[in-house]
Amino acid sequence: MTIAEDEKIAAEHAHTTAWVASVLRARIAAGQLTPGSKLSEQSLSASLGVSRNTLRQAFATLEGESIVTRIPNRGVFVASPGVEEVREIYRVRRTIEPAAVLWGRPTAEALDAMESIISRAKAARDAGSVPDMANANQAFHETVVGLTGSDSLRELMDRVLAEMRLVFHAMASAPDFHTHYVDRNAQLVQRLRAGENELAAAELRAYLDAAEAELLGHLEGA
Amino acid sequence: MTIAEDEKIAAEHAHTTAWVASVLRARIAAGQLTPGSKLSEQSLSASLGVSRNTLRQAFATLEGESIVTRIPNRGVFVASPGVEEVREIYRVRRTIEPAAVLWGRPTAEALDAMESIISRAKAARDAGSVPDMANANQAFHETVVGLTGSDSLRELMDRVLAEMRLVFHAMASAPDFHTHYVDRNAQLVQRLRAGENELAAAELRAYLDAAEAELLGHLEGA
DNA sequence: GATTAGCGGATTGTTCAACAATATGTACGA
DNA sequence: TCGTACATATTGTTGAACAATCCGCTAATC
Repeated sequence: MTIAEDEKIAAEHAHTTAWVASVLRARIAAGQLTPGSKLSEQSLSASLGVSRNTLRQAFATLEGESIVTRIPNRGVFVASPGVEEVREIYRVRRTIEPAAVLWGRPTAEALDAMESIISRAKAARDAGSVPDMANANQAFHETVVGLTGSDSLRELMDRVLAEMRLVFHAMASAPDFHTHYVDRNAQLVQRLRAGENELAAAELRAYLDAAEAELLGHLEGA
Repeated sequence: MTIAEDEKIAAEHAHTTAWVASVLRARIAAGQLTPGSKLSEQSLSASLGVSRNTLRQAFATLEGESIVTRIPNRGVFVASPGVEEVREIYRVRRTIEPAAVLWGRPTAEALDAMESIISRAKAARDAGSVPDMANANQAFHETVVGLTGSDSLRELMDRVLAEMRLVFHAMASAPDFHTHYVDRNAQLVQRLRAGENELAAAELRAYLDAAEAELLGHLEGA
């Protein structure tokens, strides 16, 4: 009966809880579930064809990823990041991204991967595809953090970037935020290839400052 | 009947799930539940006086904090960090701690707090109290990361330090690991007071390298 | 005698139905 | 119009049940 039924059958016995969490994660990332909207246990468990209990457990997972917010006795809601959350996002990014650039290991593979991502970003920019640019930008900065070699930091960056997507979804008008930054990313790789890590880190910090300011400007303006 | 019954009554209606998670967190931190030991749903739910379902949800929380590991159809176990986990811990620390020192805001309050913590550490060292030294060391490095002003990074550092405690609990013989580092912490604060942030960051990285090497040596030796 | 196959018991994964506790919404009265 | 009391809906928690999976043991085979 339910739309998700078929997908479920395909992934059956692959741990329902994880499956539910991934479905919700995907729907939220796709903007199908908009920030601030309530996730009713009753309707969701019915529409997904799982019990309230397992849905609840999936909620616990997503809450741990701060994709979703639980208000006791009120329910869980899609996280809706505001000004303060954006500031926190950039506090994190301004700390770990320059650190990764400064002290990480820019292996040949990593640099190649970054350049390949930049190519995709440029293609997306020329094609005018905002979502592709957003994806490329996300992949790029994840690769940057990957220079540390740490999975925990990559996961944290993942969460932060997921929250960024929510910020964009929460904005009524989504301007071409990423257009300006494609070239900055390219420059960053150039610096790294030249071994100018300190300069790269400094420029990245300035870059993040500018991005935060621009984003905050859009948020205040709305 | 159960030991935890009384505590539960005191905290009743304060959200059972969170209470269970905090109890388990505390018991693990205290070394009462040793790394690698299995957490049986049946016995635990019985001894804590909660249903298997809520215990399960608490498990989901702790799993998100990577305090506990779940093996499908086998159960959940207290995380038992080994060599690779220690390496990962120090990858994280070597990234965010020097970054906090280099780019964070060493406010007067933060520096005072750090010095107060160092006093406690020295007192503990003179008294020969290893656990107090460990606690002080933990508090110190948490304050360091606090210089970033980011709660997410503080939480990540929290998780990492909790994992460090598990490492110590997993070691058969716990040597006075922290003794050597009290003075290093003090020196770090001096550097910060003098505004020598770059030097402080470099020394901190060397410090962390040495600590990792020493810890790995003890692990391999065992 | 060693190895593998199959069996039984125990534990986890998931569901269902119920009840208590809390929040929301509405009608009523001052 | 404002505040209060009640009715309703939703969440929080429980207990029991069943399927699926894993573990240890016995037994059959080579």
